[in-house]
Amino acid sequence: MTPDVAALVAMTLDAVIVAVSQGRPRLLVVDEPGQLPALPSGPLDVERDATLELGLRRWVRSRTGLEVGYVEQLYTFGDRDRRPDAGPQRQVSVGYLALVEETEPPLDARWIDVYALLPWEDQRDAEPSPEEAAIRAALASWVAAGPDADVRRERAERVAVNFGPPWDGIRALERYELLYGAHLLPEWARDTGSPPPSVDTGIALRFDHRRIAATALSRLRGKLTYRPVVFELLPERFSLLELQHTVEALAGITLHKQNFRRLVERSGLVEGTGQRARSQAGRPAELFRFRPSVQRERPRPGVGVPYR
Amino acid sequence: MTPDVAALVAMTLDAVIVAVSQGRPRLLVVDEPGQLPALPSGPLDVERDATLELGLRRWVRSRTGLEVGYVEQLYTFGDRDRRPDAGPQRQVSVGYLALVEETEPPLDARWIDVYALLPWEDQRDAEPSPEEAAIRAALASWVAAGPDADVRRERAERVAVNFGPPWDGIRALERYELLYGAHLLPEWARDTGSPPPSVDTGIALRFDHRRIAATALSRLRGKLTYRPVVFELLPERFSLLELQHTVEALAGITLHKQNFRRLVERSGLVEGTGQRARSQAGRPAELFRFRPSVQRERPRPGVGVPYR
DNA sequence: CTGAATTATGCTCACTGGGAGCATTATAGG
DNA sequence: CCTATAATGCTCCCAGTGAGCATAATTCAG
Repeated sequence: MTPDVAALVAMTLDAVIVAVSQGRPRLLVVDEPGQLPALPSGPLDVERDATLELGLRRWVRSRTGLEVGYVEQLYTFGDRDRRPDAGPQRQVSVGYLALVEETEPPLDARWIDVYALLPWEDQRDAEPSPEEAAIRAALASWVAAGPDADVRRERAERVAVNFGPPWDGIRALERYELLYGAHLLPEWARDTGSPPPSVDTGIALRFDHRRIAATALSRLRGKLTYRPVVFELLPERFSLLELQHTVEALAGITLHKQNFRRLVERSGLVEGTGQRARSQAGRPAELFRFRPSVQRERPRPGVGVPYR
Repeated sequence: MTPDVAALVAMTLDAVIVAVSQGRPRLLVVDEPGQLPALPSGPLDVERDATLELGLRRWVRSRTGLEVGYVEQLYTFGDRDRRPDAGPQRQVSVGYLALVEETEPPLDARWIDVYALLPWEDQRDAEPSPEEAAIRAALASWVAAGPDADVRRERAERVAVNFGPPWDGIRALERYELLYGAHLLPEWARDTGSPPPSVDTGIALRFDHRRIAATALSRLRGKLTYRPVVFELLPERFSLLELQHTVEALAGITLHKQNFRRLVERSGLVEGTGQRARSQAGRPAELFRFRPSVQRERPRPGVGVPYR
């Protein structure tokens, strides 16, 4: 039972590099003529890279000039059909999540709105967007089109659990997979050679990269609640409203302003600097900074997002 | 920036197969003469296994006869030195967590107490065990032995955060890595050719398998709080005390009995069956069963473990 | 200079969920 | 019948959190 045999596979490291600006979460994609956008992706240098993460950092630096701060391994994708273009060799991708303060779009790459990829994940508006309404309608048809009562019940169940209420932001990946399984995504059509679906489900990426992006969003939303990762996306000093907008952008929901302030101040997550923000309209806000020692005081310091 | 190059690596699938019996969490290991125990590990069948998870299920079934229920990908380990025995080819392991009801130890394998591997992770006793006390003392020496004040402060910080109070069960992996970095584990000695440490830090496994086990424990403890995974480890019907003991075994802490009952009943996680447990001493307990529809009602149904 | 608009900040009130412990019930074994 | 043991029921208290009102400190239009 010991690994007398190991499979030889082709491995790449794919990065979901996330930033938040103007209240929108964004991720880095690269374009190639005549192709869908793709996540930045690079090889491991088997000789030089002592660890996978170092390999990721190395090629992200060399190809985009970005020095990423927070990096976390996401998931390893190795389905047989994930790269139908690539012949019989199994193509394995180790996906990583990286967080950066937004900078100029680096070489060859551009920032793209996460909710342009996954429009149904933005629940910040009271009313669902037209796209989301259409997707929900298409899901309802899919439920109704089940061949028998059992299948219909099971489909209804899955839609109810994943699309709420209550809305669970962390289920982003499951929602993506449900839409795939309901044949509502162009990726499904591409993978099976079927005609494309009629609903608009946002911008698709190449290969399974949109799925990787959904994985990243799920993970990031989860992490938010128990580790102080938001601060990786913010400048050293920020107002509480900037912090709140960043959290809201990632979580995809809106929060109560006064309560957010109370939560974040009383939890010891931040401390005031005495400085004031350059004021535009209204009372100028105090600038805060992250308070790292919170990690000594509270076991799981995060911004408790009330997914209801 | 697209993967024009992918690295060729040797990949295995390693499984942390967990069960709970007699109030102790256990995992499956395999022995080979003259070697430390190892996690069961097998290759991907590049042609037949459509997905990595199916590959794992296939070889676990064929080698151990176990049909695992819940399976979840844990992490991908690809450090250069993780398999110093294996030559220049990079050895990548995709670790999986699998949960089963405990059965007879299957072919060639045996169950081993998780806390025999990670003794400091069991915080159920009011008093720390002798091993744990020794480990804490060794950590204190390591802090004090830092070359300068900055290093000592940073070490003290890490020890304080990870070994509490407050105790955070989810930091099992970080604690393992801290002990490794403090040169208190035989794995470190083995990897660096140093003399073995003098403290007893529990049973080591081959390669980086104890680290993979620590990863599994961290993940499982986290999952417990927001997904109803405990029930994968229990029979169809169980008393609330059995449920509580299973949770406690995994979480490594004890819980207040009446409050646990209240939590688990009021949350809709279980429902009574009207049946009574075969009684030994004391009032016979009612048998409960998992109530799957809880997932439709509550976004993140789990057993909220109060790591303080 | 004044008032409206805008944003930050302070505070209260009600509710809920969880921590702790006391009380009662149902069984086995003598 | 009495005691030990475990299950179950219930209360009290407190911290956290959802909701909203009130006040402070600015900018900007007139």
